[in-house]
Amino acid sequence: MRLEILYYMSKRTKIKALLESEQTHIEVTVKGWIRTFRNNQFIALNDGSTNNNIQIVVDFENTDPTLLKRLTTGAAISVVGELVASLGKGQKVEVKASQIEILGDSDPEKYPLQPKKHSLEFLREIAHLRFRTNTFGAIFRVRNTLSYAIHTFFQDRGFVYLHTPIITASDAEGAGETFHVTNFDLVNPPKTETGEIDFKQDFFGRATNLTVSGQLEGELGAMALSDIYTFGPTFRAENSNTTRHLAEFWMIEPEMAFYDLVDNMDLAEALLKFVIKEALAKNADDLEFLSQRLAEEEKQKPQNERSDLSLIDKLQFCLDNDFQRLTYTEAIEILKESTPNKKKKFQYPIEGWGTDLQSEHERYLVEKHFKKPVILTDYPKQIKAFYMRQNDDEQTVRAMDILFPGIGEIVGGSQREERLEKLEQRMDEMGIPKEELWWYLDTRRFGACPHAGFGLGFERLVLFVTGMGNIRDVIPFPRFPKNAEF
RNA sequence: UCCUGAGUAGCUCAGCCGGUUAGAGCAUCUGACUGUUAAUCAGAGGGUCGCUGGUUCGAGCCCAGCCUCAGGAGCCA
Repeated sequence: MRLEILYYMSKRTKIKALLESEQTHIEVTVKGWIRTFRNNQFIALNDGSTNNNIQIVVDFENTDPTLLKRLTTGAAISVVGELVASLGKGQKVEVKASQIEILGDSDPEKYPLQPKKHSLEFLREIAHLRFRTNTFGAIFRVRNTLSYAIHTFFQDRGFVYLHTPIITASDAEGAGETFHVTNFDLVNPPKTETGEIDFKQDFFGRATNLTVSGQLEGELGAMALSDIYTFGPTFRAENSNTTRHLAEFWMIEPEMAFYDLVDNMDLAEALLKFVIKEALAKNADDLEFLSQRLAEEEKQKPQNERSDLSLIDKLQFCLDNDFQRLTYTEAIEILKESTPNKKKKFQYPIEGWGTDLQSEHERYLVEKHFKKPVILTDYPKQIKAFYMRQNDDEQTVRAMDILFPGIGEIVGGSQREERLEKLEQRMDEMGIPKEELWWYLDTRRFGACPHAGFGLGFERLVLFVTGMGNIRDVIPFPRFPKNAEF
């Protein structure tokens, strides 16, 4: 990157470019927010372009004292000065300021972010300012890389990015509680003669809600475009209070015609590896910082709970190893024979075939037994959704869940049931109203073909790559029960 | 929603068996120092002890209800 060009285009040079500059003794303009002002002489300035700060050297003896007093943590400033090799240790280059302008003051008595350690809980309460910390700066730059990498991955493979609706009328997908969308006066909504709320008079002429999944619409697209993916917000009104659930989250849902379950797994594994690789390549500084942050945090934990791999090693390990693939039935066998099960260490002992695995079981498989990402397939049909393709054993369906260490389920997908009779039979059994999904069933009536897809929880991916522990810290403004501030 | 724990200065926390004027570190302010890396040294200011009610001569501490937060579970991505 040539600094002159950047300077011309934006009237300032971003700190990332300055720190990478091979040239010195050039005049530069740099703008950003003060992190600390040390020794009445050294400003650590950050503009979010990188995790690293640039050091601004102030000639305090020849600077107006009232200006010096306004160089406080959090203030926005513009600096003109010479980029020089640093005289001190700790940085290669620094800017010898010739002109400093305060763009925005920051009252140090009131500004909540002071140069000290703050807890993640506190920062969550000031989510509007937490971008200005090293940790959150790194997280959101990594999030950006992952987001872009997902598009790159699919675009390179000829997938069509399809915008499925945010507002939907079907409440039939069984993916969880929905948020209602209405124009009614909630105090006095129109009623029918029988006293029920009359949705015929509502904006859409029927009851509507925010989407819980774009999959069904995604399948419609795939039945003509071959390969599509969605990447958009998803809403679940579950009263979930955990480190892995949000009421508003982003999900990637590819849907591929002529794919079977193995193709589906191959694609999901390739996608995860690609985006992790991109993050390692493009956010080395950020991940190094997050890796150290995690190491510090792990020091607080008892020895046996600590991870033996650093964050970066963990990500690299993911790239270097194939995910372990096995069926639900095989997993049950392993769990049955496992030490914690025999020693009755599981809160929910493995009793037999047919029930869903508990978190502790998934963790055992991923973190203790295989020690790598695991793909479980062919679950019992009674614990999975109606649209999954039924196996010949009449007991299981072509489902696959990808389980990651520390996160649990990061991907859930399946080969879809393309046979009309089988699908209708399953919908009847599960009480899914066929009339409402007439358009979905039409794809099985006209040119049905084998196809498959999955849903990847974007925040869970960001959680894994950044090594953070709470999903509320990897989305800018988390929505969860009792919280929609900002 | 359930289980467990927590809520005391701007932040992180201590506060004994219920007893006089509620403490520390960091941050902030003032002064000193001036090539510092979360600078350092000295000093100062800063409190509705989550809210409501109760027990008691007396409550930060005990009891009840509520609110909020964290961790775990369920629901799932």
